Amino acid sequence: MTDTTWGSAFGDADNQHREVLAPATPVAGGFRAAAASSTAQQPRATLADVGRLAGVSSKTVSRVILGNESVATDTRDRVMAAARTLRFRPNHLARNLRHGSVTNTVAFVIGDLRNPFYFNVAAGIERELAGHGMMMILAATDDDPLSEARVVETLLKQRVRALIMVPIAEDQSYLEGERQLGTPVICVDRPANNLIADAVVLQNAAGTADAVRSLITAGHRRIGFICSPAGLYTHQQRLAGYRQALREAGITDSERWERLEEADGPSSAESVQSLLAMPDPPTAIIAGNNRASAGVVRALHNEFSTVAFIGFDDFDLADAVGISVIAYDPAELGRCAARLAMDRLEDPLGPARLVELPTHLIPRGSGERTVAR
Amino acid sequence: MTDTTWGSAFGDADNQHREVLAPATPVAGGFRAAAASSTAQQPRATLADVGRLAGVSSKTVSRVILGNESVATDTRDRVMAAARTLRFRPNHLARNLRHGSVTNTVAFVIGDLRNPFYFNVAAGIERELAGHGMMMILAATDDDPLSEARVVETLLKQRVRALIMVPIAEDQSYLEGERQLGTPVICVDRPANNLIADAVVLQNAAGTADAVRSLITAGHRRIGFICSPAGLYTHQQRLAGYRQALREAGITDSERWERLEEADGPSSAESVQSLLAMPDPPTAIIAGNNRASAGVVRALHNEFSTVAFIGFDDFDLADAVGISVIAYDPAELGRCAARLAMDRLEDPLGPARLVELPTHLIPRGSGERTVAR
DNA sequence: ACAGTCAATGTCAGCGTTGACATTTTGCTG
DNA sequence: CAGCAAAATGTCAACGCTGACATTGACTGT
Repeated sequence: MTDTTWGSAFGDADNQHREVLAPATPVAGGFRAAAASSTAQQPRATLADVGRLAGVSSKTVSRVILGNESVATDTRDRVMAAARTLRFRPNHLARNLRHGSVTNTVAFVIGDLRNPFYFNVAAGIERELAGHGMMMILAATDDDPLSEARVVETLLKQRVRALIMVPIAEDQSYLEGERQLGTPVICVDRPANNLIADAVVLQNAAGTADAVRSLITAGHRRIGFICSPAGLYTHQQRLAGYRQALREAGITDSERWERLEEADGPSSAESVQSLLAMPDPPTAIIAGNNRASAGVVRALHNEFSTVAFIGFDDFDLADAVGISVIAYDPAELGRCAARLAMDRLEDPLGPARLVELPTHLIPRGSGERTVAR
Repeated sequence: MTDTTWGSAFGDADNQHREVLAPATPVAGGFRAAAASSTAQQPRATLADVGRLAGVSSKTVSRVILGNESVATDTRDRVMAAARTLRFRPNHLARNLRHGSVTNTVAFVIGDLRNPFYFNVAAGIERELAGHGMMMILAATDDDPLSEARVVETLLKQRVRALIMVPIAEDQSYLEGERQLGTPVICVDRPANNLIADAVVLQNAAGTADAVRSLITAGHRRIGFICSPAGLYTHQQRLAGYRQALREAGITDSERWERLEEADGPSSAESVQSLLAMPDPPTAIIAGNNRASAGVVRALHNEFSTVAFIGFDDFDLADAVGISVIAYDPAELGRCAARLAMDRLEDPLGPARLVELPTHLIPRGSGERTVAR
């Protein structure tokens, strides 16, 4: 769901929804089925409330709830019954405050929520954290570098236990103080700027170089590289890998084949056109990210069988339509980041770590075409 | 990224990552560049700490931080300077506790995090909440009905302000108490069972019926329906829409064309084979969800141009490969859910609401083929 | 010059919980 | 049955913050 789907398709007047009152569904336990059944809300029960009902002090109730101190069996039963009656639920805010304001939530700050890549990373983080009894709070900066610090600030006020982020601002030095206060800061996909922090990134250069080498092995010498937007750390790394592999093969005039797009520049589809319109057009194309891949696939459409193609980033149904990609496991990126966060909590003073995750060239047809004759 | 991508591709030994110590990056502001620079962590500053440094009481500091009571200008300046010096950050745990334990976090509980559909819903929720100054905490039940209540319980202890969930357990009546305590409960994609709660769902039946009708208009009479897994509320609704539209057209023997798969049954690809192997094979196929779509696309592969196809749920590059779909905006589902939650906070006693979002038939080629002759 | 006004600041309690410590009750030994 | 350890339960304060209320002192008008 790169730029293909929403936004234009559903405008304005088109999008009226239908609203009805919920039908009277059968309700278990004999509650009234009337829609607005509850009368004035009773306040939440506290330890003291439960204690009063059970005829003990709040401290004894606390003991029962925590469950690791000795309480007489019948007292425990009475307390538990009272707690159930009052629907008691311990207040974690109070508990956390008492315990030095440490929560069990970790924040993950993303730029653009619509990018499926980050969501898979988030999924990985969530899974790993769940194994540590932690929860994830997800926040977006909407790709606005200025809002990064603001969003992060809000999260830190909530006393998140750790901060995992995809840095998008030019500078993360504002986090230095927080790091010194013991909050782990982990960067994903790209390292932080002006801040010592743990990070997980991909082997961008190596992955791209692998793909280029495989094309060279298949006989290609004129290999295009399309990337949009250029400039990001990841894309620079990938471009470097591309150049490196070509250089190794003695191809030094590759810059003619590079199409590095800016936000306001030509689209990937246009870049493909311009490549194919060259007097000596490339026989193979590499896309530096999924956005570029989408453009290439769309532009090649008909000529698809004549040009070899490999894209960085996997996507839905890429296997069904036979597109070779440089893939990796985004969820592993997340799991790894979460693990770094947990490690950092254990050892706040250890040296910063940078983890590089491997990529995998997945052959599916489009990248295995030998050079067109 | 349905079932195409991970899991098998990256096993075990394959997945070693490379780890290095972070290189010494330049650090702004003259902090030491040594990796483990900070010495024993100083504790976090409190209002009282700031007050002591500024020579005022903690209350005055509070006033400055909150900013809505009158404080002398020079006092304010002194306090702000002190706060900056001590890196003071207000403790929201304490603040929220003081204010009756209401937080500004809303929980979104999903079954399977890897499903991109839910992530887009989550994105919508996050966006809408951000506009209300709220944050989203994301939790997964891993599609395990038993863990639903446990996960929800954990979230409620954190005093989330509202609960948005995709119900997966058979019964949500355990939330009745919480609802009465004033926590909005909003269901997404399907209504709750045994609980009166607001909900946002799709117009599943109407959307599927539209697609069927468009096929009938194009001359098709034998139309297959594939869905995996069957049984879910959404899928039943879609099946009902399929049957309804056929019935309207006087086609009553449609059950032969239905392939409703169970988790352990035949795959969508196999279902397609079995449909095509019939003596009078369908000339068009409808897939009830994206998983089925992927199977169909994979199975049709070669025969693709001979059979008309429409899938429920859009996916990456569906436009690039020309597949017609019944689409909708998952983010709108999320935004709508978040809005319902906000409304419910304002009016806890109003009647429960059910919102049905429209779907849209997007013609891209595969669904517009007239009947094969 | 003096009561009256008001801005600026302070004191205190309590949100719900749990550690540290104190007290009461129970069970057991000699 | 006194004597004492152990188990069961209670009291209290504090986590960090802010609303209700109190106090201070500068300034007004007469």
